[in-house]
Amino acid sequence: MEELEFWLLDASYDIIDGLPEVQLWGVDKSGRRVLVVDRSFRPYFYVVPSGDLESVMRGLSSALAAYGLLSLEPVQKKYYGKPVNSIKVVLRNPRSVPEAREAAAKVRGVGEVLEADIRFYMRYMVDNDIRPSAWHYVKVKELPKPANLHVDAVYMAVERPVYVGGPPPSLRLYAFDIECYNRYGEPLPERDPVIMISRATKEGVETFTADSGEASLIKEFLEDFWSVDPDVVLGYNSNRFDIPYLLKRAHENGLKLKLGRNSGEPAQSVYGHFSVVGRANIDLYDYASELVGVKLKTLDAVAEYLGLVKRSERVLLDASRVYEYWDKPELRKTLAQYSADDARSTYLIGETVLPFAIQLSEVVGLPLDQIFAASVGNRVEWFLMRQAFKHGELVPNSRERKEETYKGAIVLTPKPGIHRNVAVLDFSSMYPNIMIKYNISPDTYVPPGEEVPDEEVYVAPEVGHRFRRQPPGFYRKVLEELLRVRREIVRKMKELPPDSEEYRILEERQKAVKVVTNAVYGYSGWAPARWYMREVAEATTAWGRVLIKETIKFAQQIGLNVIYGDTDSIFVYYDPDRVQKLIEYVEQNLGFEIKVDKVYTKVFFTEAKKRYCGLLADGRVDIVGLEAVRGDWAEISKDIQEKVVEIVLRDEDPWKAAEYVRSTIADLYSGRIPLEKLIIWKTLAKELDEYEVDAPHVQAAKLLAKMGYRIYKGMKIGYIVTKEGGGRVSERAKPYVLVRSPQEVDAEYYVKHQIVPAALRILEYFGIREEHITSTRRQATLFDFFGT
DNA sequence: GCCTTGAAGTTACCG
DNA sequence: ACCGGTAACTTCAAGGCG
Repeated sequence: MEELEFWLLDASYDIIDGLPEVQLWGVDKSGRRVLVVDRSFRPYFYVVPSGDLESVMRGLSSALAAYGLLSLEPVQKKYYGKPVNSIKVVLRNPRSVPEAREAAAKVRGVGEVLEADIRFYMRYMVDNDIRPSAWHYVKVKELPKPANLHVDAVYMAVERPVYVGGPPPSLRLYAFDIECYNRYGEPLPERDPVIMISRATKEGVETFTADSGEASLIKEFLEDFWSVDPDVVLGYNSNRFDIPYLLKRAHENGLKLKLGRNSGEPAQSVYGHFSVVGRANIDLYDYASELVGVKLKTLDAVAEYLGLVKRSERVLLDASRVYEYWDKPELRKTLAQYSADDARSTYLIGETVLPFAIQLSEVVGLPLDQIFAASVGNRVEWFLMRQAFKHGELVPNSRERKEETYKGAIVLTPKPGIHRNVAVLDFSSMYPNIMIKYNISPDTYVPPGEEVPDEEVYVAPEVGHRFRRQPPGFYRKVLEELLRVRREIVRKMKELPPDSEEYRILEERQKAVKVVTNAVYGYSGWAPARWYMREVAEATTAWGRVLIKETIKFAQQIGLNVIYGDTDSIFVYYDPDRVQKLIEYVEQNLGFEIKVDKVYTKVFFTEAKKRYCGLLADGRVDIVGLEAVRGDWAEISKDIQEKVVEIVLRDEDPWKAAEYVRSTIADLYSGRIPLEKLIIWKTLAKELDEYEVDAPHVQAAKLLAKMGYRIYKGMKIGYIVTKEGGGRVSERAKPYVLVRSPQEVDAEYYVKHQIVPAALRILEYFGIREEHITSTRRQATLFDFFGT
């Protein structure tokens, strides 16, 4: 018997002689890649009887005999906080769980079948507090290594592994990107070969080409892949494109795309991702889709945004013309460099983001390869499921529900104009703290019919929902734990030098804990959630509204002028003494923490809510909600608005800004604005045929579809409004790739509907009107005057 | 038949 | 595929006017 410490990279299971074997793939302390198997765990689910326990046991016993029933064990659990006698149904094989679940549900006296939809390796990890992306200690016996398993050693767990924590080991990263022949439009894997594959590792970038045929390219790639034997496989849009494409092409060439440490191919798995057994396959596009700072999430834009690869320092080419670069021998080198740059960017993004992914994976409990692929709701849910297990709570089933709406937060109407020296006060974790304070939870909710003494419940304002004060509800326990853990991490960080490895890990960890904490309220009002309850979400926002109103009331009482507020923040003139008084009042009388989040030396509002701009104490310009920070306005309008904001805030000279707008409009009319700055990007939020109105981007997408492009939901459509086509904007909207010259552009549209609105959004307040920025240039006017 | 107006459809933001 | 609140665009049909 030996002792082993390993860092869990991936989990899977297999059936050996009709019995399941959990497989934990990892890295040990000496950097060996290891597999720890555990054959001692069996799949199970719970039955909650509505009738007599004994007779349900008998019924289950006969109904499940055919499904490899191993045991029926009465167990005490809690369901929505109430003790229930339930039956743990243990089976031989995870694959029979779905059928056994159906059979169990039909047994007379069975109320509910619970936790029958939890994947076997997840069940194993939850029950044993084994966490992905974390170190574990385990007593093992070494096993002979089967030929198909590519690890340094295989061990049989003698006991269950124990979570121990610690910094992650050094992992081998392998980023890759493929290029496909696309002479006939979108490359089709049935038709078009892969022509290049680039990969980037710590060692550098390499590009393989199909000069000697596609089969040899794929073989070369496989050989390289195995020579690196990576722990983390990185791609950009790889789950939707590169991997399925490569798989298909490998098969067309009679090859197997053996990438897994179990010699298996990538397999379609949960949340639309491909799993590569024994490794973490991460599609960084999933991460990028959550990056709010980048609007158009191309690989090069994301790499630049993260400060990794400047677009000016890499090869960029029109992806639809990849085939030309392949067909023309003199251009192949450029294509190779493009491909290499993509792989390198992917590698660098992966390297940058991995520390956060690792922490989120450990905190939430989802394997590293699933953590970005899973939605926010699913991440919260997996965290909750682990917590439920710890508290002996049964996990409610997911089910379809109709969506119910409810009232949300309050947004104040701002006081228009430039305000000086303004402090923004924010409630710290407002919703989590409300849920904790009033014990808001599905298991503490008291439905209208139920009689409970008034002093035993909290009653939500406006909506009247009641929640028991005691015992602590599930959400309260979970949120208190999350807040406690985060405080603890932040406390530890303060004792460390900010440039230390440990500090950086903790920084990522506190971020991970924070995102989970902040998502719990939203989760509670998400109809598909297992722990959904409209009343919970509704009561939370109701208390939030009262809280912010009371805060505003007191602020005004002590003479603090409230300029604006949204949900959990208020903007006031920064009078430090009064602000301090307000902070103390909120803490002592309302029981919540409020902090000065930022201070604007100047902040500008129009009448509109959720849109403003300001100058921060450090000199930075902050733009919130306005066109300049939106992804669906042409770059030209955003640039102009940004400039206008800067001039108005820094120089306080709106007429100077107006002059700037006027000169840029002149540039547009004379064709001096590059076409890229005129592209308007909009997401196709539905399938093309589901649209009721032909909006400009829908029309543009239809044109693309006609040309043979694959159009899909979620796609960003970039269009330019041209002169030719008809009266409606949509009739003149052309996919940007079809617009070749500034002559085609409808400059008037851009002036009237893009530049003027964006500029006037700010300038109108100062008395500047459309004619002031669109009239002919001053020189021309003077010329006209003297010339006639 | 043309123009105005407001509702509906649509997207992306804020916190 | 976490929530509701919000602004702002374009389309589209109804209504007013002549």
